[in-house]
Amino acid sequence: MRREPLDPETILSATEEVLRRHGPEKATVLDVARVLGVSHGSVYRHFSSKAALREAVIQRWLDRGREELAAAVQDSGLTPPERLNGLLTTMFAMKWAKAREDPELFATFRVLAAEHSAVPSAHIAFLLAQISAIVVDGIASGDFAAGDPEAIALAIFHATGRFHDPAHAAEWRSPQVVAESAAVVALILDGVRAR
Amino acid sequence: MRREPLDPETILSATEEVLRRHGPEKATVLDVARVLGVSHGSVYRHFSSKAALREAVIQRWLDRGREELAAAVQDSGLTPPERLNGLLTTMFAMKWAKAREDPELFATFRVLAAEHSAVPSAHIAFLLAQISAIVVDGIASGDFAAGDPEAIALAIFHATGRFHDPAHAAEWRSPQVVAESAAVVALILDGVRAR
DNA sequence: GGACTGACAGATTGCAAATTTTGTCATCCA
DNA sequence: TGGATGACAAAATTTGCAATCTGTCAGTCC
Repeated sequence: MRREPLDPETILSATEEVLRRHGPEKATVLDVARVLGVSHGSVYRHFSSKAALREAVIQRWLDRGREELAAAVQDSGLTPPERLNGLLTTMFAMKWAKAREDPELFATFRVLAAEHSAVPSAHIAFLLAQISAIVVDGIASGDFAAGDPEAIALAIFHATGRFHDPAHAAEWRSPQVVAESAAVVALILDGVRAR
Repeated sequence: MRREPLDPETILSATEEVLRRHGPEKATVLDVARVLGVSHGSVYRHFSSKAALREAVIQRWLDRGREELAAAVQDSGLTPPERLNGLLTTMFAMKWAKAREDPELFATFRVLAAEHSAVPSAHIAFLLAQISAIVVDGIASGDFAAGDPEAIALAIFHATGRFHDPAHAAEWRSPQVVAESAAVVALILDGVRAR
């Protein structure tokens, strides 16, 4: 059926397509094999289980999102408070856009998050590191009050959960969420600021 | 089977018992009628539907919780920041205790919250009013920065969602949740404080 | 006459059999 | 000889029917 040898990237793309079409509940590795024109046994040569395949797809999907975020929030001579505001705001906006525009892959992400898979955990670690870096800069510049940057970043992450935690995705449909997130971010910015 | 006339309170207590024993998924109005020793038709004389019955039970359960909260957080010459800290902390502790010690009724509450029933909404309004009242006092005393008390209370409520929103109940089992909530409350207190 | 009953229709849920899917592996073949 | 295949057992899901439950109401009983 197919000429070139089967490689993991090709399988991931096919799986992404199947997940997007059928969603995490209905997608099967038989569907993936069908799209690729191979037997399902061949898929298992490259991925040890359906769960591993699903995780790899979401891993790649999140990686692309990180690049987007990094591009959107690059250092442009702004102060740490401005950068923190920008990071949080774009982080939320990107999550909301993914949930709206790519609902099935987002639902798959949500399943992994609910199962405490390592993939969403690593993604959270990345986001925490982004926040942490700005907090470090802010403390160094005197814009933020002194304290443990990791702990402060975690508190910021928890306080904004409603706007980035996939468990709250249903609430993101409300038009008020923009104003609500702005209010919480403002509250936090005043909280971290030096006095 | 029973002598005294059937009244709503008796039905509510029986329903509470049934919900506690079987949980929101398995409890039936036939079970309630069985406990009361009446036919299920009699239950429908006092409550128009199973949903109404469930809501009334949770309404009463939440009302008792409010009294507890009011008792625990009464004005004792503390400053507004101290009172806000106390309100939030005991509010979380009470939620966590309910989830732990009364899991089936808490699960029922969670179902109503997920369905956007008016009962949990009213409960949220009550909590917001409690926060709001302290914010008003804090602004008046000069402890908190000026602003719209309602909006500030809402932002505080949203920022602490992880510690009181029933959707996060699973995370309350972690022993870290105490420290995490303290960190977020500290962040918020610094956020509302006048500078 | 007002509170209660129980038969009833329609909706929902539970359950067991049938089907599909997952993951393995002996075998094939280019 | 390395990658692909498809038959297979075990696990998970779907299906379709039976049993249960919800909500109504005509009738019964103090």
